[in-house]
Amino acid sequence: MNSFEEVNYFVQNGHQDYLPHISIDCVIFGYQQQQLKILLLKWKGLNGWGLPGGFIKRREPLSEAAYRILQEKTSLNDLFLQQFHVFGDSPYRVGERSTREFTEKFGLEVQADNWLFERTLSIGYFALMDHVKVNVQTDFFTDDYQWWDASDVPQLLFDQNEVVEKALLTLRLQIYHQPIGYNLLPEKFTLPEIHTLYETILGKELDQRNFSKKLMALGLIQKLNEQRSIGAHRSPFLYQFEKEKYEQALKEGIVHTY
Amino acid sequence: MNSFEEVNYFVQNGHQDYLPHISIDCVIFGYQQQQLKILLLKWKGLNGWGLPGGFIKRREPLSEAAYRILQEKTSLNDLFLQQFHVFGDSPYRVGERSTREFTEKFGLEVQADNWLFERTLSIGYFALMDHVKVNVQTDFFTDDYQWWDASDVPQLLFDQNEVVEKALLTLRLQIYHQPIGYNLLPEKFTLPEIHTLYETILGKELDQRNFSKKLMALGLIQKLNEQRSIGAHRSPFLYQFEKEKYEQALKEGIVHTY
DNA sequence: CAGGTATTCTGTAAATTTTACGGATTAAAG
DNA sequence: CTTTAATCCGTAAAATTTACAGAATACCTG
Repeated sequence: MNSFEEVNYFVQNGHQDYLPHISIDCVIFGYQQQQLKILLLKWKGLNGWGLPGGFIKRREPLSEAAYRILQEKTSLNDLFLQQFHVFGDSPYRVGERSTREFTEKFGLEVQADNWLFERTLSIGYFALMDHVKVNVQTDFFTDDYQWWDASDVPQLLFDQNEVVEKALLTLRLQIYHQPIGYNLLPEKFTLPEIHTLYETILGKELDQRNFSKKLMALGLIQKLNEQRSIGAHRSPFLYQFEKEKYEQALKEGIVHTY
Repeated sequence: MNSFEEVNYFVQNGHQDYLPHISIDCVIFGYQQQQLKILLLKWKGLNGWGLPGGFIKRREPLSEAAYRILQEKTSLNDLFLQQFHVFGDSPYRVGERSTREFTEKFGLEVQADNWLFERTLSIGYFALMDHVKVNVQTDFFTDDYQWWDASDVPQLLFDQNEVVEKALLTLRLQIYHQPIGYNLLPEKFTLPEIHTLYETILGKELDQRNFSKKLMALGLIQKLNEQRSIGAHRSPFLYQFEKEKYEQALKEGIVHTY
């Protein structure tokens, strides 16, 4: 949705195609330079950062909507995506953007009763993805994107900081019950890489020997007969996830401590 | 909401006061005769059972809406209540009730475009309560209620069986991270009682000695200097929760296995 | 009132899991 | 060849979890 006509139609008549009062916000986690990152979009004119998001089509299953929105923003579809919370405790969530400001910034005439300015609950989803595979798409309302350090997210629009906080908490809790990494790491990775990933997500040190022992004992990863060259040091072996075991662990859950 | 006038106003004009397209469904767990129970309401005329639920007022924070709805149905307000999932994968969730049938059963004239018959997502909450404290209120649409065995819930309206399933799963997962029992047991309870409660929720046997050892070690419960008389057998001692420890565990979480 | 019955209650040893910890190996650079 | 910085590997101690049985109690019955 990029042309003025498309956008104008969406603003004026979107409520015919989309459910009003409900939006989807996506917290997209990536992993880069040993840092957990979150993808944010910059609102044109507003000079503020926000989460990628969108609305649900009237005849579209909720989960499909989330996938579609994510696909639109990242051009990715093979990913881990999970609903985690509904936010709607501040009844005037959207009130901050005044209609006048909206008109000035975007050149779109909107009335005070425009559907986009009504109260909107937001369903939070979080996604994990290998950031190098992501091809971020901005749209009419946004003109920039950036991967922000998860522990250093700027002030966001509306109550989205709360959304990010909750996503992080959920991710950290989840890591104790489900394997995580398949969508955040390249297909082949080294022990130090996955080790650092877990340390990063959990925000604490994990004994490297015990960690890999555990991972191997669970049968989640498999050692390959290849090594990566990392310059002036011993070459680490490459590993890959055991797809079947991984899927099984996703479904059935695991109990561990790392 | 019980009089015909009130209800008619709600049906015809409710969208002015409530957010359309979004409802709240409550899975209310109780504990009775060593069984985990779920509170269901019987729809008048429809001869079908469903979850207590309601809509969110336009200016009402989401969490307040959930509490209000629960309060309306059970007359209780001191309880454990938690959002757990949004359901909306079948776009025609409400389509099953035809407007004609609705008119016949309830004597309310509704047009096909009535707000209640539009697609509605449902936010699932689950609550835990001591069933003896509950004073169930039926309303215009429902004329009966019953506590059903959690493992033996009848076919419900719409996709509510899925909602119940997910609530149970969430409860079972949660019990590993949070103390549960405060809202399901009377203030003073015996070891065998709480033991059976946990066995019931988890659906498996727990060694009684190890279980109480663990509970005591966590400092969650406190032995009282009173006993309950249970007839022809040894009188069990009464216990109560350590409120502070319990609250703390609720916030910070616990890691255990029981 | 003595014996029977059904329930509560308590401790310890074995098995398992988690934790702690250091030194040998390797790849390239100097 | 030496140095440097990183990977890799195993074992012993500590902590936790599991398994398990018998004594005590309260009322009922004969």
